[in-house]
Amino acid sequence: MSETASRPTLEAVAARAGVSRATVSRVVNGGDGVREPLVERVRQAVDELGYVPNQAARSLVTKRHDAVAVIIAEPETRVFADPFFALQLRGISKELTAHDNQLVLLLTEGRDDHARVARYLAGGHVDGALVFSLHLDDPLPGLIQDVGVPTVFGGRPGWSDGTRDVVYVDSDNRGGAREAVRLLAGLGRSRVAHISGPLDQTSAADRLDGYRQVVGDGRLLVVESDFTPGGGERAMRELLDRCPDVDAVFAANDLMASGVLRVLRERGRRVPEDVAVVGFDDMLPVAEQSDPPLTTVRQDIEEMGRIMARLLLRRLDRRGGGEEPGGAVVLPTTLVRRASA
Amino acid sequence: MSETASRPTLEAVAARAGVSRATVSRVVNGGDGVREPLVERVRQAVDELGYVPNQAARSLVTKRHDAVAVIIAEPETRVFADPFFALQLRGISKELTAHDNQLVLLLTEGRDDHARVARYLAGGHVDGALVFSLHLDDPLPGLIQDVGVPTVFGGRPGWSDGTRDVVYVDSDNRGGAREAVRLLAGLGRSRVAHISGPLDQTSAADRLDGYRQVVGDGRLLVVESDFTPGGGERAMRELLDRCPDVDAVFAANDLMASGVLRVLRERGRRVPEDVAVVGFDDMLPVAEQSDPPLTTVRQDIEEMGRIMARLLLRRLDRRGGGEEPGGAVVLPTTLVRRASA
DNA sequence: GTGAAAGCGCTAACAA
DNA sequence: TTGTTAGCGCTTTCAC
Repeated sequence: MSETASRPTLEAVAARAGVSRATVSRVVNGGDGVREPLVERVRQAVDELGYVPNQAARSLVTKRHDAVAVIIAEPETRVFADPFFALQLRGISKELTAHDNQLVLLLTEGRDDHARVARYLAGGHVDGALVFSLHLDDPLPGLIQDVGVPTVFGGRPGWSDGTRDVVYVDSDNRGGAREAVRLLAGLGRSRVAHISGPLDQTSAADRLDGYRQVVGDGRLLVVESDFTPGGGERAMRELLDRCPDVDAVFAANDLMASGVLRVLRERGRRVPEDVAVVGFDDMLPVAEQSDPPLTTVRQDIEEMGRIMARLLLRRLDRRGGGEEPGGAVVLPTTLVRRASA
Repeated sequence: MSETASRPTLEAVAARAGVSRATVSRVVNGGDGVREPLVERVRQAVDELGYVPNQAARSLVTKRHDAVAVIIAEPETRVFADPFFALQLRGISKELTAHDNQLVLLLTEGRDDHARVARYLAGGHVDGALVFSLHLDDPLPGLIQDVGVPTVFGGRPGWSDGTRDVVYVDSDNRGGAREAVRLLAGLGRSRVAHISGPLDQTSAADRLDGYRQVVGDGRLLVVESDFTPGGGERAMRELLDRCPDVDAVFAANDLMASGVLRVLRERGRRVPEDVAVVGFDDMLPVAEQSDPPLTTVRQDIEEMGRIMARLLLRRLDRRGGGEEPGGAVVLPTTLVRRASA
């Protein structure tokens, strides 16, 4: 509509306020070192003209963009379709917004997109990146690290074994899993099985780890599955066949737990009387609506997002200031008791 | 890491290739009108130096940003947490990526954010906007329209009654609803009820409309609900109390339909023998996993996103070319037969 | 405390 | 076809 009438520039504001461009610039950027009456005059001119700074011009000289890329590698469709990323994005968005940063979303669909993402980051469009690396063998995190853009990872990257100084935020998957299994053990269950997610994802591997830490070596009972309800069903059937006296199941997420519940009902086993079930995530629509409602390990997804953003912004602020912190933030999980265990 | 060694500029590439900056610029932007050997030399210099154009500098002169804002108004938490937006975002992302455009995500949490969004758009950071307006009385769409940024809406905006020339993409909610209800009628059901979503959302209103078009005026049986499983349960209970001989239910989405199924089971009604149930969305994790699996109306969410982006990009290309198309694209829905009807 | 002037890296007339 | 030149709108020394 008003595309033709191009927007007012600093120049225009300066003219209107009867000052120099430099002064307007100072006022617009906080007003330090400008005398009050002038500040006022400039502010008024800005308002009257509806002046908004041109970010491109500003970036050209400051080399800052006040923008952060969020990169989500999405090998599988379902990963993105679950509420997980939505919540995380929300946390990130809130934090970035509060600090006047923009969120540039980059979704990748596989190797073809890697080059594109690397090029984008190398292009210096953004000041930093928030990256979700789901799989152990994903080359993307490495690529990004190489570009040299300040980065914070969501979830422990598979290769983050102390060597490189990665910064990441993760839930306490091990601790949560331990808590879940301990609850089951405390309930007097003696055959506690675990249905894990794909073990090439660190979250799945870490939960399995937590299970192992509690269950004695001789009593390990594990089926690897895929984080889907259908996968949970298949795993539960296998479990029942392999070990009919199983009396407790810790599923690595709520979706699989819902499949477990279904199979148990179909096989006539009562929950929790015959078999106690615990999930992971506390994904409300699933956990609360299942029958019976699911006892599960809650992780605060939105908070994870918020903290990732906060960490990154802090790094960006410190830029040039030397000290690069590095290291991980691991958020606590909480056990939510419902009817299934 | 390599933050200190600032990236090579056009100048550097020109020097290395022994040509002028203008020539490099031409090559970088497609290479039209530059003789082959020169093109080759420039390309090589670009590669050797790892040159990537500075987008800020480019935008400053072209006034294009190759970036599009996606604005999601999110009054309710659950709206964003369902897979809907994730899928839509994916469609949008794919299309934008294919045309070298960036996706800037703006999540709003209420009135406070409106000003911020308006300012951002007015700031000319992006070439256009994709907006999801969920509620009839949402002031955001109007604000955005006023800013004068080319915009495409996702879902029919509540105020789009022919007057303003809005562009939007929507599913054929009315048609899909009609098809659902016709199926039920064709099955010989005589008391077909409808559980609607919040009627201040056009999708809910349009589905109700479709139901109305098929069911005779005297036989209308409607309960307004909220698109959640719990809401579906409450609505179904009310329906059963109000009209015990109800023999079919068309729920405005799958989530509510899952609640309906639960209540029916609890009340000892068989599905579909006693009561047939049809949902809307074909949200796989819900529709396929419910018991019995849900007959539902499928809408292609990802495709909606893709088309929104395509429409916007087309408008942007045509900019200055005069003709502003305007108008709506309504995508067909398909009935997916499963066991519940 | 304020203004003048020099670019930031690029594109787009215009000349050659 | 290629090069020269003039900005795009802003920040930031550096004088005053």
